Amino acid sequence: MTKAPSRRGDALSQEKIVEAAIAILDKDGESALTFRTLAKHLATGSGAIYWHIADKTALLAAATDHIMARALTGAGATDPHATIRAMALKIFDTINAHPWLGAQLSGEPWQPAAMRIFERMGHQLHAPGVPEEAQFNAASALSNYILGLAGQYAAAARRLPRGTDRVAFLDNIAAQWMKLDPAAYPFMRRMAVQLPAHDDRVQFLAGIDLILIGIEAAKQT
Amino acid sequence: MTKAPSRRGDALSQEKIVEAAIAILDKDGESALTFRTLAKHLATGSGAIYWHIADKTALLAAATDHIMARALTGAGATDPHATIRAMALKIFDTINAHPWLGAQLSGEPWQPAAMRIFERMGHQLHAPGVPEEAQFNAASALSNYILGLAGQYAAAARRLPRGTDRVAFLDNIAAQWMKLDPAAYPFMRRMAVQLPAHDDRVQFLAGIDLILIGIEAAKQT
DNA sequence: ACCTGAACACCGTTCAAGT
DNA sequence: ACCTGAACACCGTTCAAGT
Repeated sequence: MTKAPSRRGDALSQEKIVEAAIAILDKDGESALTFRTLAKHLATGSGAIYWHIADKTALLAAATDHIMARALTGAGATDPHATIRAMALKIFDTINAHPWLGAQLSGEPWQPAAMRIFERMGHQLHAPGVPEEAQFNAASALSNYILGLAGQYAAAARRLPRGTDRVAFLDNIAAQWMKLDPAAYPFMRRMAVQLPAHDDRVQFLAGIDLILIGIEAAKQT
Repeated sequence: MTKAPSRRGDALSQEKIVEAAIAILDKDGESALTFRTLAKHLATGSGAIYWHIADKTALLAAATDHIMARALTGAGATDPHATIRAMALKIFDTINAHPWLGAQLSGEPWQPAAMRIFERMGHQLHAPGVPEEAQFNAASALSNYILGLAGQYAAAARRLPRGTDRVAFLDNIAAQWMKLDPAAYPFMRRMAVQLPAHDDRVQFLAGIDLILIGIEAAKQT
């Protein structure tokens, strides 16, 4: 937490390590982030990194938090539901820009980045009439849903070779769905038709809206 | 897909490898599953396993599918929503019994096990009045939510050392939440009071219900 | 206090060699 | 066709040694 001031501007620091890690992750994906390559990028020895950061888990958590903290600042609308929708979309876009974030968020829900999401969602749900338990449940539902999407996205990014055409990619998946056993997978075969034209972002938001509608309806009871 | 019939009952097979893998995963967790330990359990060489299964990813997927296929058979109630709730709880309980499933489901949503969940959810949503797009969105929302929970659970299992008392564990987390900065985390600090007494399973089902209510309400529009 | 880089203890995967 | 197990190419992490 405390930072010793360093004389030389080119000295190693948590900040610099995290930024280099993000650069590698963004460019070549999660599997490319190695203490050896990271050390090379920073022109230092691999052991030096351990003086500034505990281990790889901490490094990934710091990188995730570094980006999510920026993504979640501001973005406040007037009414709570609009704010929740705006935040959800912001998270979606951020994961889209940094696909490796998906695995981090869904796989380590107790790191600060995920906690921030939970807090912000819950904060918007804090209305006079709503019992605490309902708030807890609603915030959990929204977080689970968003973190679930994060996982899906991470998997998609892993699957999608860099630079592949998105439309071709979806066509490909739709074709695979069509090859499924009609008796066992009627629903997915029906949805395969819609898949290539569907918009992930819109569908994601539709899910948020379902939950928000549910929250609203539950209040009336 | 095709299996060559083997003479000797003690011969290696996909089935036997998968079952041994599940035994290791259940007993000692994901990090304990190694081709070396697996080979030792099966009294064979580590290379032999590759004759029956492509790689570790395929092994984990096969193990996940092996358990989820059993978990999802039957379990049909009369009306769709009751069936969805029953399925969701069944999935919850299965992940609870095999925590390593969580990481698999949330991290690899295109493996057969996750597709099965999506299919079954969608199948229940297939009602005359509902447009295809709404069905797609609803099934996605439910799947995302369930897979999101799976990730949370996997993380919890990783965090919870084997044999730790559950109540003490939740107390511990609540205490950590209370240590958060009151200005930045008011919601989580408020929820910390509820955390030790709260029931994961009930809360999970409450989220499913929010989505189901949302789906129902959206139909009326 | 901070950095170096060889060394350690692992991995998943391959493959020549066996039966 | 199936199995063996040494070997390969990696990892994250540690630590004596430097400055």
